[in-house]
Amino acid sequence: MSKVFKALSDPTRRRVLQLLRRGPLSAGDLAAHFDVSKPTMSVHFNVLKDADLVHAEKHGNSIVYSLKMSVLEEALMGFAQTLGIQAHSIEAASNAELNPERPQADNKESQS
Amino acid sequence: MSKVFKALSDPTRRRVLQLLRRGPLSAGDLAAHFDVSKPTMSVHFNVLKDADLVHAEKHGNSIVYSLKMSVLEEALMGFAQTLGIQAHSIEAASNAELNPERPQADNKESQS
DNA sequence: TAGATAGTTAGCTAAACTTCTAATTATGAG
DNA sequence: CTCATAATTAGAAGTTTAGCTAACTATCTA
Repeated sequence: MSKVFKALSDPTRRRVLQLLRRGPLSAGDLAAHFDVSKPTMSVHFNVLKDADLVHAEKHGNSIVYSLKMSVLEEALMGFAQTLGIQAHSIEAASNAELNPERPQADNKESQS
Repeated sequence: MSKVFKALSDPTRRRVLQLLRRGPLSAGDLAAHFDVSKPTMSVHFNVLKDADLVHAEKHGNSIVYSLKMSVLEEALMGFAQTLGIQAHSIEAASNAELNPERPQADNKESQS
């Protein structure tokens, strides 16, 4: 969970997560939205991957990233709860619908 | 808002916010919960103050910190919303009741 | 006034973070 | 096989961060 908040501390990475909200995107497509070099973006992707916030999948020549909404939601809402912010997420099925091929279900709480 | 997430990226600072959840505490009382020097804690308090997450008030010899729940909630829930996590906070009056002398209402969105 | 207590400021170090360019790996197409 | 494309790894520079000790300021108390 510490890794998640560290990952969220950078504006570029938060932006990446928002872009992935609509569905999976390749590293290149994501990078096109930012004014930094591709290697720099690659580092950001690794931070997000290390925090288990995104899933990476090789698709031919490129790498497609997708958001692990459940992990993000758990971290955000979990922390909110420790503060008495009784948030009640109604995240709905919007995500499952937009990412039909990415069930992102096998996530089993595995960070430090 | 970037300052808020930066502030939240450190475990010690997140812990401080949780301790303040129950009500205001002095710098010393807070510092007693951690295994770091007082100057180090002082820096953490400044980061939290700079992010507008806490309010500091001098009370005689000591400085009493209190949580600005509204700011924290707005950042957390605001970001959650940009991700489609339609969270619906029912933070209730618990805070107002525990901190009767700290209305913490005059917060007007003033960070970079 | 003198001493004790609460915090901060100053100055420093070590580690981590962000970013870059250049070089490398891996895949797809001609 | 060779070239182009997508992305990564490697290495380096500059900045930020977290932590410390020592010294200072401010307040309370005897």
